[in-house]
Amino acid sequence: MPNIKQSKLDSLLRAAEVSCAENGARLTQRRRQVLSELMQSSSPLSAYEVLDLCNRSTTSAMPAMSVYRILDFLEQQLLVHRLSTSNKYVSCAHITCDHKHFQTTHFLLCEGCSSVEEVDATEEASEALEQMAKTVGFKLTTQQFELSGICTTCQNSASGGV
Amino acid sequence: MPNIKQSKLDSLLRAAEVSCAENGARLTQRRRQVLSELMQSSSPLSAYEVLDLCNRSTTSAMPAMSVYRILDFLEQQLLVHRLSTSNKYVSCAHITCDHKHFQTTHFLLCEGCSSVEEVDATEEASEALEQMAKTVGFKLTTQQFELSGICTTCQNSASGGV
DNA sequence: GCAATAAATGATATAATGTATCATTCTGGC
DNA sequence: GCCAGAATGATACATTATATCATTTATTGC
Repeated sequence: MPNIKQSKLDSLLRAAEVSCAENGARLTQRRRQVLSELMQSSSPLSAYEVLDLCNRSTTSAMPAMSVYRILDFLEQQLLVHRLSTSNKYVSCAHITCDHKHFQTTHFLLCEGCSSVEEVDATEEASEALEQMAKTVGFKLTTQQFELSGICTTCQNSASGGV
Repeated sequence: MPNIKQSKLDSLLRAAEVSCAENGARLTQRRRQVLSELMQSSSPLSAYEVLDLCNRSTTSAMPAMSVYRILDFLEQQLLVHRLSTSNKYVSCAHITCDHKHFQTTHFLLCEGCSSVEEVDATEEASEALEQMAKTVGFKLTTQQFELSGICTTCQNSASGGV
């Protein structure tokens, strides 16, 4: 299930902590716990899935409300993203790099294995979408797209799943 | 509230009926009622909003389950579309024309007045998105996008609303 | 027309997702 | 230590959605 090494996880969490500090925010124990579960998951998790995972790994039960609050916080800190097509959450792919979320972000969701790839919009894509909207007078504000498809791995395995 | 004329509504419903018949399906009274409410709404409606409207205009109360079933049916018939970012439904903009849903459809959602514009993907947009996905090995299957923005009307009114 | 069958709807229960609100605990600055 | 504000706990409830079985309505074959 955990698809990343402990050392990688540690370094991600440290980076997240620094990132919060820079914004004058704190990565508390609970927030760290929620973020950690998302980082260790190979696919997006619902709020209640996160809750279950958290409550499995600790003694003191966390209420659902806290998970939603913490997810909101982490989203504001750009440490996690909410996928509105599935009501699930993923940890940001750019926590350890100096990446800034200037451009529109695209999430490529694999229908085979549920994995997610987070990529920046290309100039061409942004341009083309903007132009398309313009033909009916719309001025776009969208910062995030969710596209379904099949990832390389699943394309190469006939079964189509993991 | 009703943003279309009765004559227009009638013609839409007749076209929907024909469309169903061509697929060997029936546009029953209940289905007609649900579709009619969506056609008369200037913005997307949740399943329960549809339910309330239906139960306001008739004596016999419809259960929520029926609304969901009927919305599923209408979606299969391509008479309504479900917006997954908001869990709401809109009637298809192409019921009376010979439009086929060959290409990807984009829904432009106005943040000011909640209106929706349904447009076909341009070649350029489809191409650009496909290309973007390809750089990380994804093969796209998405048939629908939901983009937020500001419509012409709202851009021109300082208040930004209706 | 009428029974047999299939399609559609009703009724009820419950799951999954998300928010409101107030109480309590924790943290940092003084 | 005390205070103010931040964070979390606890509880209730709203919204969205599905499962399941019963009943009604339509269609088909005779």
